[in-house]
Amino acid sequence: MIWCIEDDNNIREIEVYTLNNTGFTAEGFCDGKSLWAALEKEIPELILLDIMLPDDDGIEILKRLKEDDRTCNIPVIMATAKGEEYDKIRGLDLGADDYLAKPFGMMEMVSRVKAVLRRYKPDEERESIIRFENLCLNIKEHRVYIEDIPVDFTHKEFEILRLFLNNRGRVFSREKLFYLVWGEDYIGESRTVDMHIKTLRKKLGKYGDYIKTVRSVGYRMEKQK
Amino acid sequence: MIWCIEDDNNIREIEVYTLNNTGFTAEGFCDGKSLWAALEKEIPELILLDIMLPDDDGIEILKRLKEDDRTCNIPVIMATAKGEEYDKIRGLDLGADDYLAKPFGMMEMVSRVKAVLRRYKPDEERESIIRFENLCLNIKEHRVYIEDIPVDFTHKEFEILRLFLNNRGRVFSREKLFYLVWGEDYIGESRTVDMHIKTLRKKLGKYGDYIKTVRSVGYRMEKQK
DNA sequence: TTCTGATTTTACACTTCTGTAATAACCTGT
DNA sequence: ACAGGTTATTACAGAAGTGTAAAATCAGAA
Repeated sequence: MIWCIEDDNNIREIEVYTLNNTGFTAEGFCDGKSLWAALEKEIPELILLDIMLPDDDGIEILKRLKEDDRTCNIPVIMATAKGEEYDKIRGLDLGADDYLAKPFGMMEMVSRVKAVLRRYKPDEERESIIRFENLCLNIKEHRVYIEDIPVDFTHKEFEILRLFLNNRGRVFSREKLFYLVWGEDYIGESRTVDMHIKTLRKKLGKYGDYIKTVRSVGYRMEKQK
Repeated sequence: MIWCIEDDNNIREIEVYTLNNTGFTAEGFCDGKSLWAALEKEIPELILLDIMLPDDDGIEILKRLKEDDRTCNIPVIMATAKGEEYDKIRGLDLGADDYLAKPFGMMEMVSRVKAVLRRYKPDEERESIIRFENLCLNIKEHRVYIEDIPVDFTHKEFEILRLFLNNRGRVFSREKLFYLVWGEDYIGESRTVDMHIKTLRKKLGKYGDYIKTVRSVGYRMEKQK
């Protein structure tokens, strides 16, 4: 989620529109007040912040963002109104992650956003979360979030789920599944898999229904409903 | 407390006046002599230092400040009299934290002061103290405060806690943890890590409960309750 | 050196997870 | 509806993993 703080309606709308059409989710705010209100509920991934704003100006907003532990890690791109201000603002070094001098093209904006996000989120972190709708398997935390609520999974459950999520739509025979989760040299009953599937389905709640039984073949996790 | 060293009475007074009206506490000194006298008793947060002064000139003062352990960490903003001097002074790189070319507006002065303080404090204070609710790990003091009460931690305990606090929510396998804290490879059967986790949990009191065991994986410190 | 406190190891109790078997429920084609 | 095959569910014993006390060892200060 990317937030654009910009008082000019035209500019803000085109920013939001462009971002929403480039694979991001964006939302616009016209002033500091609405930004602070929204921050109570959600923390965006990145903020695109105009310097000239009606109430707090952008610099004050940036300052406040950087002061609060909850918000100080949100990357910020500052947009300056005039070319002249550019160097001055940069010189101040208020902790913005990048700067855009107006007027800027939308493609430039997008590539700056991408660059900042790339810098911010190390690959390993992005790759360590597997998502499926609102089901998140966080490998670093070794934890599953179901509708944002953390749920503890045992190691085996976790591994089976990981296998399913990494191979959505694919059927796994009990043998194959055993081989992949338990390891090549493990010998056990194929009924054991049924057992784990059962607990997995239970813990997954509504997402449990996505694990389908493929009669006389094995199990599959559906790609979609 | 910000100190302004400036021989011109008008300028000095307006600087002090402005700072006192922008949320700072400021005091003025007209020469090096009075500065050194005052430094005997107090260390300011920041010094705004004019280059042209009657006795010692600003450059000499800056050098002396940087030589003494007691004063070398005070951030200094240099004010240059003439535009031409600006680059020259910067080029010398005597360790000033920022530069102001006269004539400068008071608003510019204030934002430079703020910027320098912000840049300074994070490094020195914010980053040397890791907080988690009312649990503070003070790296400089190598000490932990639990609900503001200092508690002695052994080195290993301290390092494990630091690792956890710097990576909240993340699971560490015993191997990884051992490698990161001990710097050696972990020997499989050893209960050493468990042992330290036990004492850590105990010493942390109620915060000990945030250290969760992730069965067959390792340990994790929860992000929240 | 001796002493002290930190660290590691050991051994075992304890907890939690997992595999299995037995049984119930289910599906599918006749 | 029934038979035959497949899957779901349950309960529990055993395995695996963890917590803890106490003893042994180590390292640095006096």
